[in-house]
Amino acid sequence: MLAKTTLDLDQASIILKLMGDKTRLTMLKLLQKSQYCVCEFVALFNISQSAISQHLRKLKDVGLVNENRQGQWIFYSLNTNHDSYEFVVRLLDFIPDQDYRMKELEQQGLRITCE
Amino acid sequence: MLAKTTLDLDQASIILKLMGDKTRLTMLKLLQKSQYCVCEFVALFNISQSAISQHLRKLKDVGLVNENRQGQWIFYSLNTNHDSYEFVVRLLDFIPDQDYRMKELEQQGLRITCE
DNA sequence: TGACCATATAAGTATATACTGATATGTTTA
DNA sequence: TAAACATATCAGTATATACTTATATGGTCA
Repeated sequence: MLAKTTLDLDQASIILKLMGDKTRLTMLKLLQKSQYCVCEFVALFNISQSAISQHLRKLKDVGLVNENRQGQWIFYSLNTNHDSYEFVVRLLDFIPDQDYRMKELEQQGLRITCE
Repeated sequence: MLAKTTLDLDQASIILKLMGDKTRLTMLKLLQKSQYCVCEFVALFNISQSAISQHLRKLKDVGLVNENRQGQWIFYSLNTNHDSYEFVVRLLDFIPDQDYRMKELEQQGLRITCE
């Protein structure tokens, strides 16, 4: 699988618009390191479960993330085969890791029941 | 001046949101190669002069572009000193050049009176 | 100065976006 | 099967966004 070195301007603008939202950008940055289930995102952000679900759907609709059901949980992960994957990752590399946020949750015992 | 290797997530999301619009993204891609005056953008895009002006103002408000008056024309250029400059350029490198669009205009004699 | 450019701003509008609460769907487990 | 949990979807709302037209501002040049 060859990495794409250029993207359609139209395609790029779709990706950039998606990433221009703080919640989704944080999600993607987290997903760069590991997969997460919906409930973990729900615990992390101060918005409703419904809102989280809708953000994830937008990411899924353009194919940036994959979903993978494991029992009652659905895990989301970056789709490394996406045409824009290289673009997204290069871009995420500019942003500081956000996993400390999840770690804080864990330490508070708020990491939810997943796993 | 050292290139920034990481950006605040907040700052990144502001830049990404700005770049998530096709018109602005095209403008920035063009500006990567050369400066342009407002009237050239007006000739290029199928939107009003007012709309062009408002897009440029958004780019200017976050400091991504500089303006430089030369007589009755105002030229816009990329601000290479911006904190996010490196980020923006890396990102633009994924997008194919758009100058063919301006060249088409020129060939049609529509390059306006600038210069 | 006044007419004529280039650009910016103001005001209004239609659509997109991010959110909420309520409810539906699907999975697990007693 | 019923209760409990995880997630998605629906419907509604408030705000943001991109655009338009009309007008203001500021520079140039006869």
